[in-house]
Amino acid sequence: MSSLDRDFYCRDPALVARALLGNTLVRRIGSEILSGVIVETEAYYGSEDPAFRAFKGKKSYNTPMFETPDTLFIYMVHGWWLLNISAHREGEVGAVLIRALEPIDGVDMMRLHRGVERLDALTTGPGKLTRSLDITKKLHGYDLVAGEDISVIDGCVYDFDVVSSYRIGVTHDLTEHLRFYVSDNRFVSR
DNA sequence: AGGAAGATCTACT
DNA sequence: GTAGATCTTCCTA
Repeated sequence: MSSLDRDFYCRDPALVARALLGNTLVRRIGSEILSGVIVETEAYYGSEDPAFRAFKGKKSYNTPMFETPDTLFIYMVHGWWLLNISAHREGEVGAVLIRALEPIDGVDMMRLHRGVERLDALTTGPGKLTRSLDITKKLHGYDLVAGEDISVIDGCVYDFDVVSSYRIGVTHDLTEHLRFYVSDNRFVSR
């Protein structure tokens, strides 16, 4: 069990999105540990991707996308924070959106943050999981590899099949399948 | 000050 | 399952 290293994120965003499935996202809040297995992701590209926040070029709010892979890129949509990890080859631009988790540790803490009881309402969507894990703008630009507050731990807990599809909720999608999720997992959104 | 955003919840057919 | 209202901050004017 070790953190994924920087090289892991220095690849094509679609490859990183695919490879992140089955690894564990760990959030540390004081002595509390909240964690979950990543079961759904989406890849976003740079200026060629009309759905991506970097589409209009480098802006004050999206600098992590243009800089070192493995830093966090967090933004607000419709009142919810969405968690992205900067991932791209040297000199390129891209990121992976974490869309759903399967809860492991700290479920009661997640319920507290989220304000609901139902297990399948905690982390089954990109906005829900950030609220359950207390992920906000505070962590924008955070270094995931060196970090203490949040990290991704290597290691698959079980075998699974990967399914790909078009992205969700995007008004202008690209032609490729850029959403990836674990087959038959109840925590995948929708 | 106003608008936009990749989501979510609720209330229906 | 789908439609519509509402969600909250940041960006841009």
